[in-house]
Amino acid sequence: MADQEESFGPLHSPGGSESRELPSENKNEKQNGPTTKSPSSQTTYIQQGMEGIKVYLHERELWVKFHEVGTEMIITKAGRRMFPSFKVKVTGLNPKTKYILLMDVVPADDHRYKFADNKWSVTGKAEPAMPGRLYVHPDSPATGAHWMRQLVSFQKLKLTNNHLDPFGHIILNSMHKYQPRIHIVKADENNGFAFIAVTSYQNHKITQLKIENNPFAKGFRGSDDMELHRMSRMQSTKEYPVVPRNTVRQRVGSSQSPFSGEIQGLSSTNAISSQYSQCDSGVSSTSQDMLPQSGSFPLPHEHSQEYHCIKRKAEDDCHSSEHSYKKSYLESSSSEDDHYYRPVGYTQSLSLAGGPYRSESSQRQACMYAGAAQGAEPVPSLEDISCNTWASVSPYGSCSVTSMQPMDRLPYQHFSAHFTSGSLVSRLGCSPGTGLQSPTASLQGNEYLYHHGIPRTLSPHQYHTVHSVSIMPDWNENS
DNA sequence: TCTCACACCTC
DNA sequence: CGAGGTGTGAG
Repeated sequence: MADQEESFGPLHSPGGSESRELPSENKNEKQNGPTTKSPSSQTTYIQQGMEGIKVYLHERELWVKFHEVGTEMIITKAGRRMFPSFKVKVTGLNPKTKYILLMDVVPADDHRYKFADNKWSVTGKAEPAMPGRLYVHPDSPATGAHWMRQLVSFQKLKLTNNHLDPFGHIILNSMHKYQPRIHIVKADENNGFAFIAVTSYQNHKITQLKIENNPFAKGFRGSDDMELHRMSRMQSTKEYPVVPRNTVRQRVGSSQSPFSGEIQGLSSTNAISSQYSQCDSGVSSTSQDMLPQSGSFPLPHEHSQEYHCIKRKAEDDCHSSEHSYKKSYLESSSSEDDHYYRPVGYTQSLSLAGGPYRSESSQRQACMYAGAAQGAEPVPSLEDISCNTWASVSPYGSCSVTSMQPMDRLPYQHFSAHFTSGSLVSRLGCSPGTGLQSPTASLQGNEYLYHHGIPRTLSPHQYHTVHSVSIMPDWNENS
């Protein structure tokens, strides 16, 4: 590790950053320290504890070497690992705070490429983006001390071209350009709530709480005893309890559109930008870059995202995972719901990151497919990551740290979570028992990531996914 | 282009 | 050894 210091490219630094359009590479170098601060109005701000976070890409030289030629990554139906693998060194985290590290891969542009005459060129428009999936590092959640102790490796992450992939691998389109990003999410113990899905309430106390607090169950308020008895009777008999039914529909139904109602929302987004280094050191921030665009993208797409988590196994450099089991969760939510829950500020804060290139319809479709594929999966479950803060980093170029505040509403749409390893709850959740993760949080986070993490302006495209071997892109535009 | 079987490696 | 990752070449 130490020896590699030089091979690490700083990914991010605290401080706001100015928005930029240049390739991260160029800009990054220029901006190492905190640069401009973003307007507070932008909601961009540095969250407490996130200011000093820095992420360094391991073996940056190797990435550069590939980058100069036009990096390509094979994608197969079964899933293929990336090489170079993504490994980073993280510093500046609060040793005691828990964080979730995850990675996603977003479209670098909306073009389709071809390799001819020994060079890459645009051939047309990109295929609709796949549902965004997130790869949650197997060690998540873990303390800052844990993450900083050694390199954080994402080498187990796999890329696939199977739109119906049931393994939680990141789905990409061949001959399209993508950019990998790493996100650091500060676990928020306050958002860590878990729940047990049921088709009818098992605990009368819960039924009572629902009636007392859910406005749609007002009709059952009143003389409790009577009501309770009635309720319990109905439940036991499997009848269709009016109240429960609604409730059930909402909650349980969540299997499909999960927590739409329950989730908390994203918060106003706050993003911190950090700096990244593209190839060298600098990193630039993205957050701001992204934020500014607020407004540009009205909305969130409905993509489903997945969290993929693999169980860790000690090995290699760092954290890696091995066995695993996965859970997948798919949700589909109606756009109405989305609307309903979407925080006001949400739209504004969203930005592009991959957004621009995705269409809702396509997203949905993807979701559907995913759902089908996942149907086979054993136990779909939803997990969520509760968090307030995100930091996203991409190898080449950009790193951003964003923070989110808990919201009351939920903001989100569908996401699906895939975990290869233990339950997220334990992993992501902060506190078992009562709190765990609610899908909501994760969702939010995801969206957030998607929108903010990125870089459209930022960085250069990192690589092309190709099915077969090949070649080199013209990185000129970027670098 | 993509898929698949397969030899070769690493762990 | 077996499991699993990788690139290759045939189809």
